[in-house]
Amino acid sequence: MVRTPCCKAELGLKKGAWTPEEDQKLICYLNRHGEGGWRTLPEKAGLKRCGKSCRLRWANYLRPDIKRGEFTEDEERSIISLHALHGNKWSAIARGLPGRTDNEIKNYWNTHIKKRLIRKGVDPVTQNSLISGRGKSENPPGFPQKQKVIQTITSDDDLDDEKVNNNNKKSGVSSARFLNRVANRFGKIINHSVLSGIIGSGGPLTTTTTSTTSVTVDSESDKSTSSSFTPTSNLLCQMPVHDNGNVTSSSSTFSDSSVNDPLLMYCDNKDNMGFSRFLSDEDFMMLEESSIENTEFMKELTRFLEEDENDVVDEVTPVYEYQDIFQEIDHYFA
DNA sequence: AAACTAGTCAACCGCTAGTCA
DNA sequence: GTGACTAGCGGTTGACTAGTT
Repeated sequence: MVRTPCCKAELGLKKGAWTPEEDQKLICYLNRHGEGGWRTLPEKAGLKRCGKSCRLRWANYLRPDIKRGEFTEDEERSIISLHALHGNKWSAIARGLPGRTDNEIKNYWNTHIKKRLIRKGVDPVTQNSLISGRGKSENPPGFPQKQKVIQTITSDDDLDDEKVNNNNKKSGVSSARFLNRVANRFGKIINHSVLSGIIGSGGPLTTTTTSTTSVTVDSESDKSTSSSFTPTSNLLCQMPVHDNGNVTSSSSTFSDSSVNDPLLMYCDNKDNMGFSRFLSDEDFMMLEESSIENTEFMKELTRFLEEDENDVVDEVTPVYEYQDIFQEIDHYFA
């Protein structure tokens, strides 16, 4: 197939920075006729630009819904989380940050975040530790350094490396880490309501002062699922309390106040049982109906929680005392 | 004050996927 | 099925600015 050039090779097509007059022409035309027809637009709008250039100018700078100015801390955290999930899929990342363009995010990543990663000893491409021996042993198969990186970078930026490292060690199975792991591991395949439900239930774990709110489960399809679905937390909250009806929290990992948390109870269980064991048939059917991947999700989550269970924790704080930390995450899904 | 360097970011380029005749 | 065309994406470039020597 012979590809025709994007722009006619005629002389006179302008390149480089746009003038206010050109911007005005483009805005006027698009306000009147709407987007589309980029190839013929320049001629109709009286611009000596190629259509591609017009589209880019509009998409990146002239669109009325574009947010300008510096990135907020939350936006930065979102970028990092989404980048961990999508890699250099800037458009996908941009979808998670309303008002920001892929180009802007890409630039911000390359000029700010990437440098910070390197400064903190993290490979910006693989997001593995650049410091030998720091990455491998800490991460279970299929769950690489990335998640820790997210936490490291999204923690207080001014923390020195030592402090950051200490936090990583200390936080152990923090709530944010747990959520990061779950979100990034399953974000692509599960009904976001499921995750929100888990978030809503508080999760099994602990949190620290430097925890992030950056967990961002993505993809439009994830958001499109039914509102009638009962979140996992609700289902779990309805489930019977352990086999013998006694709820105990024998593990030193969890605080006493954790006993009412279904996921915690699950984690506390040493029998390696799956999630389905905690659900009534009806509830489980609801789960299955709500997401095609739910069964697989539950298996994975089961395995996942087992991994977390093996982690060492120095400090314990009941998760549901930090509900507000997760509200933003839920808000993201709203 | 001039030259140089580094950082930033708007814009461009090349490519691909999707659509339609 | 094929080819032309369009829109969009990600990587790269280069102009501009600020800081340093």
